[in-house]
Amino acid sequence: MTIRDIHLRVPDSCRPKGARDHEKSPLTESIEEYVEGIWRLEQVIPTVGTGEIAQYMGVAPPSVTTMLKRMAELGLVEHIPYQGVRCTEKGEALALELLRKHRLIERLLVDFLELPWDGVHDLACKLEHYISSDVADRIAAAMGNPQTCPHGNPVDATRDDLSVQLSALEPGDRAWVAKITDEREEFLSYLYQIGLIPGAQIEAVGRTPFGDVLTLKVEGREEPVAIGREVMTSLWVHTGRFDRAPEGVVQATADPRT
Amino acid sequence: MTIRDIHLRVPDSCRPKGARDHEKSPLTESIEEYVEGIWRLEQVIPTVGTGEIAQYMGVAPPSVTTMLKRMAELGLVEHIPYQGVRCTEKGEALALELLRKHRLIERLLVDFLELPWDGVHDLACKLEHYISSDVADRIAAAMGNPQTCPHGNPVDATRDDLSVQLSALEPGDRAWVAKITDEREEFLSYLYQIGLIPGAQIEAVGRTPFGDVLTLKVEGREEPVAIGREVMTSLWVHTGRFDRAPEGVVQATADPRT
DNA sequence: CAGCGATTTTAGCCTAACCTAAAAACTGTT
DNA sequence: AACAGTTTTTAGGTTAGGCTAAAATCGCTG
Ligand SMILES: [Mn+2]
Ligand SMILES: [Mn+2]
Ligand SMILES: [Mn+2]
Ligand SMILES: [Mn+2]
Repeated sequence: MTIRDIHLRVPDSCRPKGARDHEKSPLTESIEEYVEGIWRLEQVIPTVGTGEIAQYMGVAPPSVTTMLKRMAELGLVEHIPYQGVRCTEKGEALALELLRKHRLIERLLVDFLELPWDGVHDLACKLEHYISSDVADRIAAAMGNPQTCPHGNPVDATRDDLSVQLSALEPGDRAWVAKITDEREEFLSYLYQIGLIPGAQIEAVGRTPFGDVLTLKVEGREEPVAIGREVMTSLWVHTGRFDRAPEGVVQATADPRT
Repeated sequence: MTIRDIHLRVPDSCRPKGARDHEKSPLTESIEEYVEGIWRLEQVIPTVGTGEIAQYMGVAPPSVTTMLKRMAELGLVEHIPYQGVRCTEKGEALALELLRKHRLIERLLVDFLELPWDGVHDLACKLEHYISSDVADRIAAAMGNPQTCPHGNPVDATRDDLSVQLSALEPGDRAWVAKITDEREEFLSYLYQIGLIPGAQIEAVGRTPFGDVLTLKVEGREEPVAIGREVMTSLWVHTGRFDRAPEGVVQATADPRT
């Protein structure tokens, strides 16, 4: 009875990085995070450059340049030096799959494990790199095929979405909260506190001259709240002025945790 | 409306390793895996040396030496060069917490997400490093505070356990499967196939002269199965000869997934 | 108690990521 | 068209965690 008979060994998938013989997947967590970030940036700015990526990733610009080279070699992005970068089809597919995993994980964490609505984004951002698509499918099935994350963002990021930014509202408009695109914990905490969660019914009651402050009534709350630019651009709503609720939209509930 | 207003940024906890300014937790996945491995080895062999760890981790011995130095500095192990290594209290506490997370995650994966019983070990081994103790607590609560992983190993590894190796059985003994300590996928697949899962009732019916092959009847199966040394040492059972079932033991079910 | 095989450590190297400082390239203005 | 400011890239360095080859130590046997 020697140690060999015990078959006590770490799984290959958990052997330390750098072990020469098990480099099956060349896609590291870092690379995935870059691809996801680049794709997200593409959705909001016309051309994505080294600088924006550096800011997004919280690293110095030279680190981005190096990484872009690696990613271009892997066929995830096209990079024209000094010009900018764009996801290839392959890169986009990876980004979309990561987004899907991220949002499904958030559902599991909030709805099943009852972790706080405003605190799951960071954990999901980590775990999204370590589950297979099959596991994501199982989460989707177990949670009843949710269409959005707990903050309203779509599991399938290619789906059209007719929501508009809160800043589009005029006094008198009624709408309901569709999604929140800034998922920083402190930001979400604040929104939770004032009741601005997906599904909440709101009514714009007033607006300052240059549109910098919007006053809202939130369903079930007495006091109207004053909304600044920051919330106005990160919070998206559905309003009868433009459309009917698209299918799959989160229905109004007092608490998204239930 | 510049990019700064979007607040699109990767969470600090997901920034790439190596970014100079966010080294809060010096405990890497690698270090955790080593600590866990060393503790596990301590349970089955008298003294743990560089060689055993190298085998367990699937790396070369010099890599272990380097790592042991780092771990000793962190106060996780005591290392006497050329002699061997032992977990400190701090190291043991970390190992036990990792084991707890691992086994709770397996429960979630098998019982809630319905992933295959024999395929979750590797994934749990990865995820165990990325969830906090609070999240582990939430999993425990959501799953009804399970006492063991789906393979029968205790969530609280300090708990005494009166099970014995299958090799202790004599012809005529009846027992039930308590736990399986070798969690390699192929090994578990085989056991699942022949019905040797935690809770299964068995009866030893015969034994070859030197004890190398044990013949068993498994509840609900017609054909007896022949068991070799490998299974005999990795499969532990409870038998009326020694004790009553300790509290918290998995009760017999036909399928541990249900 | 000397010698030899096995184990462990040291020495020196590699890769993925990061960093800072300096050079190069782009862009908009005179 | 030249220059200045900004952005990006190159150059050179660090760290964690691997690796191989060589040196050191251990433990056993003659
Ligand atoms: Mn992520
Ligand atoms: Mn979300
Ligand atoms: Mn692990
Ligand atoms: Mn298990």
